[in-house]
Amino acid sequence: MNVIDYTRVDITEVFIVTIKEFARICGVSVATVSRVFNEPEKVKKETREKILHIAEQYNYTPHSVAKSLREKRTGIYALTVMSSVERVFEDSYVSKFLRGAVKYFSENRLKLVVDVLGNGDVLTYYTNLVKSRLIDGVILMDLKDDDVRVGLLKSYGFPFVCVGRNNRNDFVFVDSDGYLGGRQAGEHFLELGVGSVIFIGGDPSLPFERERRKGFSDALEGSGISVVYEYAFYEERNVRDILETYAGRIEGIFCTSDVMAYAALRFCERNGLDVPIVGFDNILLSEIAGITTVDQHIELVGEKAAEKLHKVSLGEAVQSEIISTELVVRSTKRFLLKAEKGTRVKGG
Amino acid sequence: MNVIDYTRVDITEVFIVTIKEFARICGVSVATVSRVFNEPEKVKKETREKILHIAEQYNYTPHSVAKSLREKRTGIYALTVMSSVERVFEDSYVSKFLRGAVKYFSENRLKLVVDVLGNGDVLTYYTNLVKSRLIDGVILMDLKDDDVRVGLLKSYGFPFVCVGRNNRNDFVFVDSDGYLGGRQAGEHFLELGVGSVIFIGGDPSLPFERERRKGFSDALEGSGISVVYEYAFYEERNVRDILETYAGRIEGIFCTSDVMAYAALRFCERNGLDVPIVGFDNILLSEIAGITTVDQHIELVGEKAAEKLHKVSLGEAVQSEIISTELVVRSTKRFLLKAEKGTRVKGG
DNA sequence: CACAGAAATGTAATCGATTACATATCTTTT
DNA sequence: AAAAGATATGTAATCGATTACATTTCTGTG
Repeated sequence: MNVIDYTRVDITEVFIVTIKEFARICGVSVATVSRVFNEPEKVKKETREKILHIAEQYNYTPHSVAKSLREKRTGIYALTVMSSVERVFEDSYVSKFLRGAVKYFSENRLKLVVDVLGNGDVLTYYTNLVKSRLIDGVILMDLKDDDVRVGLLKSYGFPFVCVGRNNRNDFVFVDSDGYLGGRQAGEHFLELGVGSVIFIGGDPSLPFERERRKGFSDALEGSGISVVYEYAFYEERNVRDILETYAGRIEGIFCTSDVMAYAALRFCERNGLDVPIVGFDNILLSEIAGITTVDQHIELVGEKAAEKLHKVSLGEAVQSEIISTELVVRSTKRFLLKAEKGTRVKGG
Repeated sequence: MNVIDYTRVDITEVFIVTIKEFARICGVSVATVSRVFNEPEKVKKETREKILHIAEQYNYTPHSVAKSLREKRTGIYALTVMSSVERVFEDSYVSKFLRGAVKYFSENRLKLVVDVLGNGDVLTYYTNLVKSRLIDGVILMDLKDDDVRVGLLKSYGFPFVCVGRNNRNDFVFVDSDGYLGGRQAGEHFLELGVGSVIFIGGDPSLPFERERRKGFSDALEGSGISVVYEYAFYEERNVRDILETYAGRIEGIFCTSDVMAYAALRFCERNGLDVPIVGFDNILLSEIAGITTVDQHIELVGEKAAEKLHKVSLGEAVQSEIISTELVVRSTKRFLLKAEKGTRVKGG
């Protein structure tokens, strides 16, 4: 036998060896080497330990591309962001989501490819993605009603999970609970004991905007608190205009995004108004400005989406999931104190 | 010959075919099919068009893993972020950088893998990355002095570029010009015609903090403007404490981060001070709060880093590059107007 | 000790592309 | 019309792993 004295090998090799060469060095066949890494129990203890020891010196790592070709699985997943999304990764939603997803993939020695895509060739893009066989599964964001990607991926039997819901939901998804978020905001005003509030939404045509509004109005239903509903389409100017109209007549402001809530805060400060404000998203801005807000736990959404995609691609049965939101109370604390001292609102 | 009537094929196939099957369908050999996609000029026009036509119907896409194995190149690059970086992707630097890098890779049909890594096993991690042969090159961020990764990658001859510089700079890097940024901030105060300014830095041990300070002091050198230097380590509380000490004695504030600049703004507002403030980074916060700031064009840094890495991995000679910063004038406009009406500072 | 069955290891096919080299076909020239 | 040269196409080796199947070695039993 041509076994080398492996106890003498003590330099970590910079050269990259193939399984064939490595097997020769170890004095065994390629099958045995492969087994050591994939089904170690099938290899005699001594042989296994010898090979592992030499592997450590030579830092032998299987060629992952060859492995992938043979195993028909790469361990690579993809997240494609539409370039139409404003600010793409700077957007707090995408970056928080990414953080969670990358966390899962990294911890499980899987890889996540991040890509942007213009509007035109969505179908070609996904068809190529599927047919290239580089990717084990994809995460779909910015879901549209009757999203064409869903049908395409289903027809290929290609693993995917969605972030958010649409009009069909005939797929695995992870979403945060916009309805609950709206409720929490509403209940917060109940506790504060205010008499009238304004709801300032973003784009009323978006599903999650409808959810938030529904939760908010349900929470205030029958409380006696009067509510008006307006939409500012995420524009600071619009927030100002709206508040200009209602100033003096409202005792609480709920904005469905922190950026709008910040605009409201500035408006109030400039006009000497002392009105509690609740935002949505919990981005750095609201943290620094000390605005009470609804946190969607998007990082957790990302982590869950990654985990579910992984399982789907492994053929496991997977349930959709809705992540609870959480109210982060900040500036409005002072109003809370005030309200506790004062009288409770009827029906609260 | 066994050529099918390809004009009749009009369903986009959902089945995935190998080059072998596809070649049989086209009635040619695999070599010819491969050439059509890789060296089309070597295939007779008619044959080529026929094959491309059938390829369109069948949506034939070469198996990228098999291709990679043969070509010893995957077209996949990696960006590994240390998990020690606060807020990881939410951090504006990382997310802006990512946006630029992904833009380049996506436009060039390349892929970017994003990964996070704890502190412990940096060398093992990179050794595996190199030896797995999945990745064509890496971007190094959060560069440390005498960074061990540089030596490791060099010894393997593995393609990489760095974002930022360190004490050696014996590698290809892309960085933004912190010195220029500091200068621009300084020159802005010169134009405003203030008599005394305060420099509030972050962590003085960081190379880019030193650069910014140097640029700032050089700009003000000999202008007669008095400058004091303090460090707040990015903490709002520290900014407040520092300003508490100097309030009344300063006519301008330069903070080396927008978060600190925002803290300064709040302090001034609360204390009724009307002092021009310049920040650094141009994140959403400074945009919304209307703070004048130095934009590092990090997105461009990301795009350049991606491009250079691509070229390095192709064996091309590549130069390092320093990206110019730009002053984005916002709130301080009113001070500018004031200064223009008033007298100019001596030596300005 | 011989033999059956289990355990360990080895041999060779396979994954799906690219491409060097071989061969076939078409032009051009004499 | 044959030869030479150019153009087009085909055959088979190769990239580096995994694994079904074959073979060898070990263990326990009658």
